[in-house]
Amino acid sequence: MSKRGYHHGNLKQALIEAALQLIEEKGPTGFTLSEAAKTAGVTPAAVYRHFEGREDLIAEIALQGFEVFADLLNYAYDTGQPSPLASFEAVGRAYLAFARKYPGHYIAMFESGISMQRSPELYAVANRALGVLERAADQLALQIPEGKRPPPQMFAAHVWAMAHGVVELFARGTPGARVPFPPEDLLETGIGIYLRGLGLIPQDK
Amino acid sequence: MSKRGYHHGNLKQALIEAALQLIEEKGPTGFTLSEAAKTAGVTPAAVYRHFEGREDLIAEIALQGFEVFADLLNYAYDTGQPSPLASFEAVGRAYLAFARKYPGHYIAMFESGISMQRSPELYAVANRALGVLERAADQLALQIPEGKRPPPQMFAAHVWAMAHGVVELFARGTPGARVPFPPEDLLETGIGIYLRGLGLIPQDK
DNA sequence: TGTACATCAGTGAACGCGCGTTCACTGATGTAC
DNA sequence: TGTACATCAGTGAACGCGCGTTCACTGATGTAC
Repeated sequence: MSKRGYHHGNLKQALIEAALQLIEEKGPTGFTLSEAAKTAGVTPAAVYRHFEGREDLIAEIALQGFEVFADLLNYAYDTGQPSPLASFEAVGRAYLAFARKYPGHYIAMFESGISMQRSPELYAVANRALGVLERAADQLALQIPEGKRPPPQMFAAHVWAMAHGVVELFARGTPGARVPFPPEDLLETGIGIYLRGLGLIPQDK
Repeated sequence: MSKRGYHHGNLKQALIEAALQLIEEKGPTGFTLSEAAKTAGVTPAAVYRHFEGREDLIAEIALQGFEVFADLLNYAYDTGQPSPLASFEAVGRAYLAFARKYPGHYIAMFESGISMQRSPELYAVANRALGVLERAADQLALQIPEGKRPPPQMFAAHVWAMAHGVVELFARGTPGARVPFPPEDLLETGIGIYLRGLGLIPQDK
């Protein structure tokens, strides 16, 4: 734990945090290994004691991000149980909350172009996270009479798309800046209207 | 029009097309001015006869993209008139069609980090395009009884988010690859359910 | 408690590379007379 | 129709830069006896 001196003590995590900061500022391709090293107060070469290279650093960030993401979604899901609707809404809110609280991780996970097949660990944890979304959707879909029920995968895809779209367009600086609603409200109302369309929420109010 | 020889004849557009190709392959930050020049069969320095630099090239692509985008949305809107609902749905389909047909432009417009305030022309044409989306939403919102009507800007934001989310997650290679529905269907059904939630489409089928 | 030694986690110099950009230049084209 | 000349649209060499990565090295730490 000796902070000063030749040995950093906790460089791996320090590099991750430096990279996150840079990713948040400049996007996944804007960050450089050298700059991350510099931010962490260390020579670029030192990075190679802890990562195989630039890509590996990003993959590690994505991995950690998916782990937190999965936990958060899971917790939200449990919070809403046994009501499928409450679970579903909680998961949606948790999705946005994660993207807002961990923007660097979110970018590394979904915008860095990293392949989920890169490592078995990454693949597994990504599936664990997205699996929660699907589970919440599946369970809610069962409430719909069978004839009118959309395929659960499609259901989950809609929600994911809406959540991702809100994050990309309205939860960050640029393109949708002039829309005068907080992203939380946009997502909540959007999903609400969508669920009403499925007959999962009473039509009036 | 002399294609061979010292003078290219149509270098500006050739550079734009080379850049588009590279952007589609590697993303907006993956493309380089030098490589675009090489692809167009020209020295990097030649680029400066037509653009101020790298950023300016991207901005020009975004500009051209927004022009086509605006025209397509407008045309779709007119196609659906005088029915607000038909117009709205046509605009939604046109949105996705544009993203599919002009992926490089779409990326330059929405993912390159270019500022819409970069030039008055860009700002104007971007507003023209997104204005169609808003107009379609506004008009459709009028069909909803006033008490239950969401603010039109919110309405438009939902649709934009859903469309953008579908494009980002399912209309390109990566993250949502395993969802077995074509993006067109995802968007169409998603918007359909959403509109039903607003009471704009009859609840049964 | 002290010492020898292995291991760990950094340094710093160097590399080759491709980038964006500039500059003086030159070949090709268009125009005036 | 021919010639002189201005303008246009390229070239090619050069620049400084920061990048990712490698390498032999060395200071700090931990451990065995």
